[in-house]
Amino acid sequence: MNLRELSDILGLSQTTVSRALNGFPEVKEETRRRVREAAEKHGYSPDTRARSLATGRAMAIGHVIPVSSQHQMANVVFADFIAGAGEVYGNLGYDMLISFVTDDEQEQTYRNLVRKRSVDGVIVHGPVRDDFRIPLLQELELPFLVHGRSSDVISSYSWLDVDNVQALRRATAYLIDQGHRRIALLNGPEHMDFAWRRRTGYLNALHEVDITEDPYLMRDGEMTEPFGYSSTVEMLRSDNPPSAILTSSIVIALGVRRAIEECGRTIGKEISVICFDDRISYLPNGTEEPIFTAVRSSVSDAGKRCAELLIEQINTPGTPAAQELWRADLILGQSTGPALQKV
Amino acid sequence: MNLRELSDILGLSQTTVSRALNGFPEVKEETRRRVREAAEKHGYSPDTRARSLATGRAMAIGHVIPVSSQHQMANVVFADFIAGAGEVYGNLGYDMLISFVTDDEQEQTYRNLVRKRSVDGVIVHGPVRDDFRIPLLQELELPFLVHGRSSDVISSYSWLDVDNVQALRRATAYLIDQGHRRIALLNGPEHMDFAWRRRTGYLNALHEVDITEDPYLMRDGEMTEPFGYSSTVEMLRSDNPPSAILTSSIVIALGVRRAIEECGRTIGKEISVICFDDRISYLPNGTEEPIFTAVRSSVSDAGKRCAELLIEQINTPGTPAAQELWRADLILGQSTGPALQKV
DNA sequence: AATCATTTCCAAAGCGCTTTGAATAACGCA
DNA sequence: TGCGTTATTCAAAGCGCTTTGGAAATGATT
Repeated sequence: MNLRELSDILGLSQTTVSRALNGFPEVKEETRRRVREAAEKHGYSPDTRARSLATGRAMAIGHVIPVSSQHQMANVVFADFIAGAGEVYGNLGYDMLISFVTDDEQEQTYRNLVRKRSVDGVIVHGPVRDDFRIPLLQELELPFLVHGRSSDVISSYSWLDVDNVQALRRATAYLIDQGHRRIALLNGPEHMDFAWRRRTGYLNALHEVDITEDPYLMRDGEMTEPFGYSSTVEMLRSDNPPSAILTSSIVIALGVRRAIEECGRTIGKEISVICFDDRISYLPNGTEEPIFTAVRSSVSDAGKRCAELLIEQINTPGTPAAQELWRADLILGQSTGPALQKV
Repeated sequence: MNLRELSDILGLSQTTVSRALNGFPEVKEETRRRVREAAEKHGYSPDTRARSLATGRAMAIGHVIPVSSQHQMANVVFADFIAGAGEVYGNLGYDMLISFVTDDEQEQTYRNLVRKRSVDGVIVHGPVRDDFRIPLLQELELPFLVHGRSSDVISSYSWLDVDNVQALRRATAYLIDQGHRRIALLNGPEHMDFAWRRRTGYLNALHEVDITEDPYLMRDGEMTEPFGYSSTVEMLRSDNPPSAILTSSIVIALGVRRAIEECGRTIGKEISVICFDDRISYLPNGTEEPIFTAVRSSVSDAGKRCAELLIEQINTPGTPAAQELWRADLILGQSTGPALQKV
């Protein structure tokens, strides 16, 4: 069933039928009702491609996911983020277009998205510190919104980020308040912007109380369980182990826990742990009481909001860049306690 | 830059330019070269929508993800599956269209996909036992491929599945060989087809050696860490605890491990654990030696293969339904050992 | 009844591509 | 030179929609 067939059935022109369905005012209410009913009855919906060819709008948002080191962004948070964004797209009539590409294909992918006019805008995932995608997308004049930020980019662009500096500063300061002095950081890859900021927050807190950081306790890597495990085992076996560990992901924290228990220590007693909790749906941080003390911010909510902001921007060109900085909450769980006195 | 502009520059007709670019034989090689170079130079790619309006092919595959209980399918395996599929789509020039919808919107979403001609086919995720989507898609005549199977559907359709019966039978039999008699199963939701089959495999193995199942030891639920934890705690505290536990996901196994350690038992000694390992990128089952003994099958590979099969089917209509049953390997890790003798 | 403003509807153009059917150019051979 | 082939190229139609500019019908006003 296409528009012509439907208008033939109704004895109306395609113009009128189209306007009726798209809510234009210059069509009689009763006609509109008739048209709507007929469309429903015959199962008519406009062909996406014909429509967007005519309107010039793709009604689709792109997500380009780099799959460089195989598990950089096909990430633990990825699914929840796009589930959040997808909800908004669905409500607003947008499609979600996802491309997984290797690092070297990335630029070409964005250029193609523009040339082929497949999308009206894109969400940029996992920004690194001086991210080439931001100037690229500006040059291409493709509307975009960054989930996160890119430190060294100075031009104005739209982003939504968690205040990672504040979050880690807060978490670290809490541990210091509890008497900890040797605090380790198991971070995500520090060429990523978020990880860099977290490190900064961590260092800020240490320096505020005149603790000099120990490079041995600062590690970054893929955010996997084994990374947390092996790092922790190594540190605990050293001469001067940490009494507390911060992790950039709940997945890392799971590995930390395994290591701690395997080494015969008790989490929350001998060793305190705080993780960054993205509220991943299938890895909830406990049900009632949190397992891990954590700084927490929902990545699914971030996905929703990113989608909203981007679409807003697409619909009202010329608005200033949207920039939102979210605070992460510190929530207390069972994984932290006061530092034991040195014997 | 569009086709007309490009052909104007070249002094050729749109027809010739189009044919040159699309590799038709009736264009001189030298002309083709000229055209290609000009296209490259001026950054021309055909507009996706115009092209697919003309060809009648969307060059896109749909994935409709139900988000019913909020974390049913925005699942732990989801990201890896679509990353695998996405790789194939990219290579073959297809786009990936994802819709997250609530349960009650599902049927309408599929109907709209057809009416609006947005996709050439769909992958069906997370089939339940008597899945309504299969007859629906058959009625709509939209090509589809099911990741998994639907037990009670008898008509022929395309699917790719892991042999879940065999996998759990094998895992259970292994535990029995090790002397275990009280073996628990922490399964996924058993209205899902895969979970049902796993249960069947588990029961088969028990019955083969005349063990009667104990409903107390058979649990199903959301595949989360807390589910594994709370189920295990409860069972271990009972009068007659299991000596081995099977889980349908590595995520559940993480909770099981936490519970076991919290109860002061040792995994692989007092309690053996085997999980189903989907080879999730950010939750690898150890690096060298596997942490958990597991039945293993890569969900990312499954994504790839599903994409290939579906596109094949789209390109050659009238072929018989593709059906592939993959065997899961049993790999030995540190989480299993012989049953301790009863004292 | 005549005039004008509104309301309601429509024909046709255009979005950018592919593809059909036909025209032209190039070539070999009598 | 002239004719039939074959190799190249092209004009135009069509994919299904939106939208411009205008026509017809209706209603209000004199």
